[in-house]
Amino acid sequence: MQQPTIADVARAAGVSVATVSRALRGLDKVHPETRERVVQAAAQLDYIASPTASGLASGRSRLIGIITPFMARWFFTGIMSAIEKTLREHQHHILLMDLERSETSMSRLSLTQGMLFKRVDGLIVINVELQDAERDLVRRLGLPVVAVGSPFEDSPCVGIDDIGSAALAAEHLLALGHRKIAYVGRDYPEAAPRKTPIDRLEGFHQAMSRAGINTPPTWVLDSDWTAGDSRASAMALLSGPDRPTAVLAASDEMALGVWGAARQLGLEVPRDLSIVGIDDHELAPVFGLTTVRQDVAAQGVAAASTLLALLGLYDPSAIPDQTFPVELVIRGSTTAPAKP
Amino acid sequence: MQQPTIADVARAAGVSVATVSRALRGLDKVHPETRERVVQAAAQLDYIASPTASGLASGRSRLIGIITPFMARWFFTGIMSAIEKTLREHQHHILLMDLERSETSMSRLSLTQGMLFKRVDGLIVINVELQDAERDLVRRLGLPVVAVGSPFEDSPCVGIDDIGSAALAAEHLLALGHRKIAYVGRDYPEAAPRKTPIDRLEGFHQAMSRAGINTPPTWVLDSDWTAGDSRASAMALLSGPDRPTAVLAASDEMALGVWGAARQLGLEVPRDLSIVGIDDHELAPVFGLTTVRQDVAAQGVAAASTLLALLGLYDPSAIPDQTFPVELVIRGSTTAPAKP
DNA sequence: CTGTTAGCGCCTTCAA
DNA sequence: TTGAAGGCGCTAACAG
Repeated sequence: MQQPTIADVARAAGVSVATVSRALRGLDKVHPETRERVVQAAAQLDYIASPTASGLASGRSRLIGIITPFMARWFFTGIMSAIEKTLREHQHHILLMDLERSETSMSRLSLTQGMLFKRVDGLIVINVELQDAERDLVRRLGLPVVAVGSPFEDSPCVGIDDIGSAALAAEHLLALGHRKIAYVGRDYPEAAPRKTPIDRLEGFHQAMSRAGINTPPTWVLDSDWTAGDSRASAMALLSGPDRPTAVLAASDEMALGVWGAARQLGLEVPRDLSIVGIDDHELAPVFGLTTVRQDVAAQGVAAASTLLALLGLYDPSAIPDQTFPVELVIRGSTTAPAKP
Repeated sequence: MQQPTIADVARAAGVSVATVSRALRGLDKVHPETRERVVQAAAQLDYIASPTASGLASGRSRLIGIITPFMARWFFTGIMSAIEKTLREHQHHILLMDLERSETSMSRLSLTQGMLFKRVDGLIVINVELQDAERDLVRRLGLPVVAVGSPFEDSPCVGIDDIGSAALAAEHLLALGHRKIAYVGRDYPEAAPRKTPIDRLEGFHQAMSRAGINTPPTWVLDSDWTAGDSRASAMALLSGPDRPTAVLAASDEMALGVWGAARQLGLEVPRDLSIVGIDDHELAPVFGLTTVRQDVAAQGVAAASTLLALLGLYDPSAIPDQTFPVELVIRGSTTAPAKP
């Protein structure tokens, strides 16, 4: 059977197509009784407006592009899920654009006009710094943008205080009496600059210098933010002669990587090494990892709501805060350093 | 500046809009010289066909719906990333539909006509069993479907041999000499039935009964397949008087949950407890978890290619196999049981 | 409050 | 091989 069109509904309800369109979209200037009749008819016919047709006529696709450098990360999947649910409540859908390039993890794909033009109504940019050409493109297309983690021009940006988070973690270790603290999570020099890695390292440095401690450069480890890579870096660090008594990892995934290295070297956590992460990954409580918790779902809801507001579909006064609090969660992976 | 339309290109190339349309879509029956002229003109104008307009006219949205019960799982993000890249190479995009309902993890949202009608050209259904109403809807809409993990009617289905994978893991433990083996990963009775959990449990049972071993029902643990939940179940199991010497978890995430429980109880892996998982999660090598590896990216490519073939956009003879091999990866988390 | 009437930008017969 | 013209189904003025 053929799907019904707006004309079928109009006929069934005894009104014009324009009235059907207004009634179904909840516009005012429709008599309640008329609206009721239209809604009934539409329901009975199982009518749904064609998204392509209304998209062409209205110029809105009801699609939001999500830009991310790679999707297989804890932070991304969590925020994505929240964004998707929030947008769907407002009849919007998500177009995923994973900029990861499989061959070389350092470079990434570019946004193209073909991906965006007339295809999405807005963009949520997660943890990527857009290149010049991409910025121009987005500006030329006039797309509203909400940034997450890394700011985009003067678009609204949701995230946490990365500097403060890392400082909080460092201060926890310092308070326990650690002085020999290493850091894992500086981006590789070849990688595109991202605000989160930069800020967290900065927070670490700030806390350390406030405590009057000078961290040797060899104790700041580069990582691509995967568990496997940080494990490799940590292996080198921990098997050396002069070991730190504690490691601050810029993410829980990296923290677990360090933990794996310690384990392989026969070091026991926290007896021989304290480890603290940032995020509160689902495996953090499982292994008793001390961490700085952030609420990813809340950030997703905020990002989505803000974008809807930019599109004029959401009450701007109801937009939640853009900077989210974090919280130190002390579990078993940190303790005072052994007395020498 | 206004974006150029097909008419602008036609004017610039000195041909009709129909010819531009044909030339740009690579249809035959266009003189190579003409095509060249059109392509030049389009490039110079930075012309991109409006997806909504061509969608309305052609009836194809170039959008593929991805249905999943929840997206924050290792398997899902991995396959998703591969699907997205494969589809994008063919100018198709992904519409994510996460059926997870936050309040109660047991029930899930339903697919609705509003989500699908005229919005997607096809569906990739990942690890969900569709309900009757949803099946009817999909059939009525005439959407081609590719299933992953759990079959959908007689649509193509990609996946691994779940029975064989679990049996492989069990046989590894049996070969090491274990007799007291517990299993984690049976779905909760309230959950919608899913093929993967059922088959893996079946594989475990088959291997055990082939070895002539009778597993007590209390050694088969229910789990929602998260690390946290399986850790809780494992805590109860491992703190009891009669402990198994080994645990087979139906996924690596659950295996790590069991590991966390063991750790908390002061049991050492593998000395006091052998643990084997299935998947080869990114943390498996980090912790030295023995597991049965599956190639998730390959499955994603296969699912996407198969769907493109169903849409007539891909050479059917180039479709990869649908059942993927698995491989036992022995690391340090399994060893022979301690002699009593 | 409701109906009429142009488009929105492209695809696709049908003729030439 | 190319062009002309009629939709695709809906929205948005503009009238009434």
